[in-house]
Amino acid sequence: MFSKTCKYAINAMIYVASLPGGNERSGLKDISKAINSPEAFTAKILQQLVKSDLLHSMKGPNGGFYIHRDTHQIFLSEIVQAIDGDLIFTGCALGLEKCSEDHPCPVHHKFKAVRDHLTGMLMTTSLKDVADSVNVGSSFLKI
Amino acid sequence: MFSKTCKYAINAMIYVASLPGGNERSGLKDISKAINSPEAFTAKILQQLVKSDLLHSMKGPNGGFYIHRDTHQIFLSEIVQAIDGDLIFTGCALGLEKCSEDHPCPVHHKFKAVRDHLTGMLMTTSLKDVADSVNVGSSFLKI
DNA sequence: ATATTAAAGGATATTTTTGTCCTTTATAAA
DNA sequence: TTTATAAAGGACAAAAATATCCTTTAATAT
Ligand code: FES
Ligand code: FES
Repeated sequence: MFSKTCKYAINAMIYVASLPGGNERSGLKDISKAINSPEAFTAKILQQLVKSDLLHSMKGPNGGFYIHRDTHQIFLSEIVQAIDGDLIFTGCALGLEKCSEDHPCPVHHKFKAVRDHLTGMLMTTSLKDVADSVNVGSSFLKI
Repeated sequence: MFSKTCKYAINAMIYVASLPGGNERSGLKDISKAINSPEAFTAKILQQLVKSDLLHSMKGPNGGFYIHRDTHQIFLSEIVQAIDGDLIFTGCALGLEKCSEDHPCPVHHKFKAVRDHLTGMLMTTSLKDVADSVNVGSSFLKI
């Protein structure tokens, strides 16, 4: 469904969003430990997220990553889009070059419903929603 | 969503199912031309489908691939399962080792709904359904 | 029987994804 | 100002997915 990179990205964003105190920073080591991901690879992903402006960073002692925007207004769809692009939102299930009503693949209509369901879910689920569930202990970021 | 291999597999199965006359055989070349896939790679995929008993084959002149079972009773889910396994039906969206209610990831509940939607769609859409739409010209297998 | 056809199978190549390592740059504390 | 810290960046490595090539096997037609 999502690339492994994208899964790490979502988990990392949720972890940072779940930290107490709005603009607390957390470092690469903390993050990759918290989400159980390879450190060096996670570093690359966090860089991508910073470039996409979903995450911000600070170098030096007490540096780390933090979220600038209100997590209530950051949706999972933005993270997925930043990492995996929008093929998941618009691509053809069977690999046709372009998904369209005019030239649909055999599963287009049924698949579109599912894809739109997924898109809707991602576009309406905020980082705050999911981070809260981690904070109250009703959901988990690893194992 | 599906691996490229799986997309080719679904397309190939649809193409064979769409041939007139129940047990008509069609060869590798026809199939890969019809679905616009690399021939040698498609051969491997067809082999997998034969091993999975979704497709049957005959060597020699006038040989080729054909479907034994009633296409009305073959569902897309079987093809996806045969090629991509069942991670798509049961795997965790965020990569937790195991998707479960007891130890859910932060998107578990919302994702489960989407995943079940997809699963339901695949389990209720038969090869006949989609092959018919190709035959009446209302859907397409390539470009 | 022999030749031809077409799938099966094995080995290998290419590309993409995932992952690591090491150096450089920016920031802050001492 | 020096040192420590932590992210950024570049080069490289490993693994997995995708793709090709060539030989072998089975079936048919001549
Ligand atoms: S054309 Fe295939 S999903 Fe729309
Ligand atoms: S635990 Fe992640 S989808 Fe169920």
